[in-house]
Parts: sequence; structure tokens; C-alpha cells
Amino acid sequence: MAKLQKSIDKRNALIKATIELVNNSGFHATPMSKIAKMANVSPATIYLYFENKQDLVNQTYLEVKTKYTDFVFKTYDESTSVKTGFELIWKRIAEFNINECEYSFFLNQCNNTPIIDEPSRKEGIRHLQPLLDLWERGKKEGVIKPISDYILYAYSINPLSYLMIAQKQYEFQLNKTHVEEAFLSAWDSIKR
Amino acid sequence: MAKLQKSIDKRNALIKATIELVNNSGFHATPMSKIAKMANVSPATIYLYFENKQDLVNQTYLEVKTKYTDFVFKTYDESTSVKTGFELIWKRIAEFNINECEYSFFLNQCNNTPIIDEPSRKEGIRHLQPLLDLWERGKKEGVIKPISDYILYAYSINPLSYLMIAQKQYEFQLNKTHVEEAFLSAWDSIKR
DNA sequence: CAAAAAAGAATGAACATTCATTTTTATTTG
DNA sequence: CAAATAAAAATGAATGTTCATTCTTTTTTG
Repeated sequence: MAKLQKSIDKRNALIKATIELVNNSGFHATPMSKIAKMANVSPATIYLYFENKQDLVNQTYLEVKTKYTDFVFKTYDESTSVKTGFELIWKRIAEFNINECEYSFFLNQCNNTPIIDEPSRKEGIRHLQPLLDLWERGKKEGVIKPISDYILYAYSINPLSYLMIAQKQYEFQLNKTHVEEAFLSAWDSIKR
Repeated sequence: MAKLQKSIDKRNALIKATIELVNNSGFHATPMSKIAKMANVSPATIYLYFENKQDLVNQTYLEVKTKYTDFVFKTYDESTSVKTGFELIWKRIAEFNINECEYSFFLNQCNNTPIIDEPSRKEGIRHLQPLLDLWERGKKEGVIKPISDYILYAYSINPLSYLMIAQKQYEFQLNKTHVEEAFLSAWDSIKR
């Protein structure tokens, strides 16, 4: 009896193709046949790895989201001051947004449109917990404004997504100075 | 000879239906037949008002964008101080985002995905000129940080879109207090 | 009553998914 | 160790559906 050992490379190639094609055309304008072609695989093969198109995109979302949070919190250390901790996380997020543009663009599209189904989306949100905890502490210490996490997120984190899109879509180039300026704006908007 | 007088009501109904359906399912998952049904019109009739599906959505975008900027700058008066002017514009944007949620959600979707074609998108951007002029003046007067308009926009305006989506998607409700807090964050992030 | 507007049915293309085979891989057996 | 074989993996073609758009006919309008 042969082992059930489907090539992980093929799965990765499919996920990569999905990201690229969905980024450029959107979920519904991306046919399975194109994904298959880009991954050098027959359309039928996709169904050995994923239940259907929705499942493919859900799994892609969760995989990218995991890469994102793994990267973002890798260097984070709970024992620092709130400001230092925030700066650490923020800069990692910025780095991810700039260097892994394909991934962030995909995540952003998932967060802003109805491609992803609700369970997968909920699953994805929980990943930011350490940042929420840090804010909690900051509020207690009187360093962070005592306002809703949604507002804190909207002002200090979400703008990075916008800048990333601007970079992709318009003739705007984010350089080191911009990142520093953006960080100061982020901190100014949430600090007490 | 009968006048060429296509009913404006029908066109409006089509645009309204497009917004609602695209908001809930996205462009490519919205069939013309559904748009027709919701507007109480035959599918063939759509083609009397619009060239094709892409044209329908482009025109919808421009129409909504115009409603947006008309509303936003209606009360604006160039002769005020920079801070007052900014507050005036910002609050109108907030009001639009909260009260005309359907419109803002649609605009946001257009800005973040590849539904709209490039010429229509460019056309839409120009509409924010008065705000850009105000920032220019603010920078000269030393009231606003001397940084890229993209960053100013990312921190002071774009967060409202995020809050609007959060309101639609999660269990978050924007009240008057939130709006005040958000305005302070916006101003803190761009003021010198 | 003629021209415009609208309608429903028809058309053809595109697509997600499944089906029938072939190819690859791993294991067994002489 | 190699030939035989059985299961898994992969494939290309087929299927049935959905959809944008067009065509032909009917209805409305001035």
C-alpha cells in the first residue's frame, strides 16, 4: 500500500498562484484553470488538495495570516515598556507590508471584501491578541488613550495598509523617512 | 418622432441595485440578471442605459464619488483657519461614512480591489483637491506636519473607512463619543 | 402611427467540478 | 535485487450550469 503523501510543493505552488491571481483580478475573476496553469498542474489536481474554490481561498487566507502574525510578533518581548513594545510591533508590521507586499495586499483584499467566509475571518482576527494585550496595559498605565481598540487599530495600524496600496497603485514610493514619519503619526494618534 | 427620453428613475434604480448587490457579493459574483430583477427591469434594458457591465460599475463609481465629494465640501469655506477647515471637512466625511454606509462601503471596495478601471479611478481621485490645498496651506503655516499627502491621508482620513467597515462587519457601534475621539486622533496624527 | 423603449427568449462563451484513464510510486514476492 | 502489482496521484476531456450580451417581438409614448 502506497503512503498518502501528496506533494507539499504542489500545494504551495497552488497557494502562491492563488495569491498572485486574486491580487490582480479578484477572486471571482480568477478561474481555477488559470490557477492550475500557473501552478503547472491540471485543474483536476486542485481538487486533490482542496475541496473546492472557496476552500482554496480560505486556506490561502489562513496560511498568509499565519505568516503575517508569526513575522509580526517574532521579535516581540512582553517585558518592555509600552512605547517600546508598540514600536517593535509596529515596525515589524511596516516591514511586512513593505517587503511582503503580495501577502499584505491579499490580506487586505480579504478583509475588505466578502471573499472569505465568516468562520475563516474570525479565526484570522484572534491572531492579533498580543497587540491588544499591550494596548490594555498601556491604557492602565495611562500611556495610551483610553479608547476602543477598533479606533486604536484604525489609526495606528490600518494606515499602513493604505500606504501599501498607494504604493502599489499610484506613483508613491515608501522610503525610510516615510516610515519614520508614519510611525510618529501612528504614535501621536494613540498616545495619551 | 418620439423624444429620446429614457427614464432617469430606471437608471437610478439600476445604480442603486448595483451598489447593494456589489456590496454584498462583489462585482463578479453579481449577475446582470439579479441587478435587473432588483431594479424591476429586464436584463436587456440595462443595455439601453449602459454599454456593458464594466460601464455600469464605472458609472456607478463616478456617481457615488460625486455624491461623496459634493457632500463633503458643501459646508467648507476656504477662509477659515487650517484647523477649523480640517475639522469641518473631516466631520462631514465622518457623517457621510456613518449615514451613507452603503455608498462608503461601495467606494471603499472600488478603491481596494481591481473592479474599477484605471481612467475612472483617476477621475475619482481629483475630487479631493480642496483638502489637498488646505493641507498645503497648513504646511506653509507650520500647523501641519511637512509630510507626504499620502501619509496625511492614510492617518487622518482613511481610518474612517476602516471604522465604517468594522461597524458593518463586526459588533462595533460608532457613537458620538467615538467620533470625537477619532477626530482627536486624526488631528493628533497630522498636526505639527 | 411611427419611433423609442422595454421585454423575454435565445446564443454562445466561460467556468467549476467530475469522470474515465494514465502515470507514478511504493511495496511485495520470487 | 528486479519484476510484478496495487494503490495513490495526476491528468485531459467531458458535463452541466451560469452568465453577459444580443436578437426578435411587443408595448409604450408623443
